[in-house]
Amino acid sequence: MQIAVHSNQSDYSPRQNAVLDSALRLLVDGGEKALTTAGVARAANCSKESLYKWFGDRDGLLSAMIGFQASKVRTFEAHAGRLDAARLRDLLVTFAHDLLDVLAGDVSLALNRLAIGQASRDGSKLGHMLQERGRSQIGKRAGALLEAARRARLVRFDDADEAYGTLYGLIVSDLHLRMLLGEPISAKDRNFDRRAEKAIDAFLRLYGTDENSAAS
Amino acid sequence: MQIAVHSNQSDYSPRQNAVLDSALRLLVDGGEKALTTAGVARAANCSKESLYKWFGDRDGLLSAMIGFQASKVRTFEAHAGRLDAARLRDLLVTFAHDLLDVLAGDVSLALNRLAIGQASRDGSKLGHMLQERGRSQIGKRAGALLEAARRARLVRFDDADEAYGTLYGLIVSDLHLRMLLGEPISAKDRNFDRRAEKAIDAFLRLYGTDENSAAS
DNA sequence: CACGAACCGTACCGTACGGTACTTATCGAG
DNA sequence: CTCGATAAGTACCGTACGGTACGGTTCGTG
Repeated sequence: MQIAVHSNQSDYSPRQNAVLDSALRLLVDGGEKALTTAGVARAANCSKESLYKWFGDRDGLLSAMIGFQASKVRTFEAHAGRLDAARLRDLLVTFAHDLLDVLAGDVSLALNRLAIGQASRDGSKLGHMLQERGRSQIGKRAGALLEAARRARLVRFDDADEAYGTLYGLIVSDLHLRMLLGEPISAKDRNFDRRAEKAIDAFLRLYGTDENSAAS
Repeated sequence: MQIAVHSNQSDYSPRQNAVLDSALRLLVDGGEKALTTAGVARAANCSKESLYKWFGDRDGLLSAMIGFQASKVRTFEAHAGRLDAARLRDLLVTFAHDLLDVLAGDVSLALNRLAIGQASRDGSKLGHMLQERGRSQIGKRAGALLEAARRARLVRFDDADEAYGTLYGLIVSDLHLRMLLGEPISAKDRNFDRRAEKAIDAFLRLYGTDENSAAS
């Protein structure tokens, strides 16, 4: 655990990281409109000139913010021991819960809103970054888990991507979109424990090889 | 078919509808940044003063655009005849395909991007409108279908919302989000026929009462 | 024809933002 | 102590946008 993965580490100095932190807070609180260069400079007690020196322009700042946030959300890779049906279920439920926690995080929501808002202008550069550094990372974790489960003959599927897509859909459904749209989420939908278990239950009923793995 | 549902009809004159059409085209082509009042006026050959007289302000224009688009996407309610397993499957597959078509439409994508981008500023007013006039309409159609299927003892579930959530997740997965982010969608993911069938297949395996309904 | 309503085109105003330049202050190296 | 680098703070510039005002034109109505 706590593997020294420097691949997606932030490439900036502590001071610059602090600035990025302020910028993220600003974005979370006020949306993209509040994220002005003057506002960031004021919130971070730095000069606009430094912002431009460090990040080039506003888009550079946005990219740096995404990279910085991605470097903070580290994906745990605790994956030791042999897989049996019960353990697989536990790991999947944990994955589902982690996924929901990440997607529901206010910083994640704010950055996704930002990237979606800019998707039409910048050729979806920010969208690619988010996808590459965010979903794709957590997707690898699920993919590895699913592969291990298949090798252990606990699940059966032909196309790993398709299986992961099903897993994702069962877990998230349209909750992410509704959160992105700012809809108030009901208490029931906020119950990630139950949601994760329900989703994994359904997933194992679809893909599990052993009826025990789907027993409630 | 073609029922005269005036409930979600557009409340504007033909001329104003034409203006809204131009505005939607502008939004689709250039994103929110391109949707300036001057730009809309120029594209629609009308004056800015008329825009403000008709729609109040920029937000009023955005709301009107959403209402206008919702009034165009009419949900077919062809639901006659008795349900059997095969017909239910057909109807569900059709629903899934329609849902994917709607979500993948460029106008829908542009409006969703717009609403998501404004979610932090305006108290998600636009998000609510989209949700109310869009998803909730198509959700009713699916809900009615699922209820009918349950009465016909073709499917079994306790919570209709939960069943619909599962159905939605199986159909859409994260495809909508990826499209919103501007990610290029692979040819495989664009194969809505196959995707719809796979999703309904899985759904019926989860909720169907008869094994025949899940037979491939 | 005369009148008024609706509306187009354009000019205009205030403001806010991205980006740049300049001045001042801190601080480590020689 | 001096020098140079880094960066804060501020003032500034150009532009673009939301919103308003006004002159001119069309068109329906009496």
